[in-house]
Amino acid sequence: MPELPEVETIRRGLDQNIRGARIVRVHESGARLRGGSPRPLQELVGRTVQRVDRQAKFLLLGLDDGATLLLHLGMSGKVLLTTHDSPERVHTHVRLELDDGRRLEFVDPRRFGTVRLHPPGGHPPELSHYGIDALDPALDAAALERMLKGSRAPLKSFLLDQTKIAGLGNIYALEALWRAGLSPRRIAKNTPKGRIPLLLESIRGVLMESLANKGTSFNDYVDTLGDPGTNIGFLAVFQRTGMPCPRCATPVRRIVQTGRSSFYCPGCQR
DNA sequence: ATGATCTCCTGAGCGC
DNA sequence: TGCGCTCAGGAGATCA
Repeated sequence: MPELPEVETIRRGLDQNIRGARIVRVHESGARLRGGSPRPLQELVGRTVQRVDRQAKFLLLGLDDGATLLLHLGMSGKVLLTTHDSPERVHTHVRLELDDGRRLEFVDPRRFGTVRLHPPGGHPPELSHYGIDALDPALDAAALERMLKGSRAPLKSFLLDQTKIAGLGNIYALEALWRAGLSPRRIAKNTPKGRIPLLLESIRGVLMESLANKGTSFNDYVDTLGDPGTNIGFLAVFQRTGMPCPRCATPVRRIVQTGRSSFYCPGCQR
């Protein structure tokens, strides 16, 4: 589900709403989440959330003892702020009860997500191999060119590779390529040098605009307070097979690349 | 070392 | 109504 704009929208909601809250109880469903946690989640009891950060598609809750609660939403994860009398949800796997009666629920039907408590000191190791954040100002055209030069993968796969640029997923990788007029099938190293600044601008553009719209909701993405994002109406190609390209009216085509759908305009993406 | 493929899960939507 | 199939915002492990 969630790519950078959705995760950042959730981060902002959490940072506004749970900073300073103390965790008084932790309830776990017992269902296994990906990878487990280095420390038992019960150690969260008594901790206060000091701040909420984001790196790539991870949420990092900084706690008052220096520990970090790392959340990844996978394909179907949600983080919901609910009240003590909210109805039980089938797929709530972790529920943090806060000192003011509210609850923070990690809901994830497919269980591709992660909830990991990392002890104080050091950086969560799963983040160490991630590349530069797509919105990091240090990512400039020269840096992007260097990375593209080193890759024989199709541009679509290149943009999904979190070890290079972190934060893009299927939606925004494809929307950025449409905006830049580049085919998802083009080999990364063959991207014309002159188009690289446009590609970077396109990546930033789709992410920033979606962020302004609080993310893209299909069936089930909602932010912390349960509100869907409104970016779906701004998508040019994603899940729009057969519909006219907004730029040249050629019907959008769907292909499969490394097992996942790609949508693009064969008329104006080269 | 890079890139493609498989895998982990549940649920929605579709054709029959 | 139900069955079987395909597909879904991700990414770690494995294999060539």
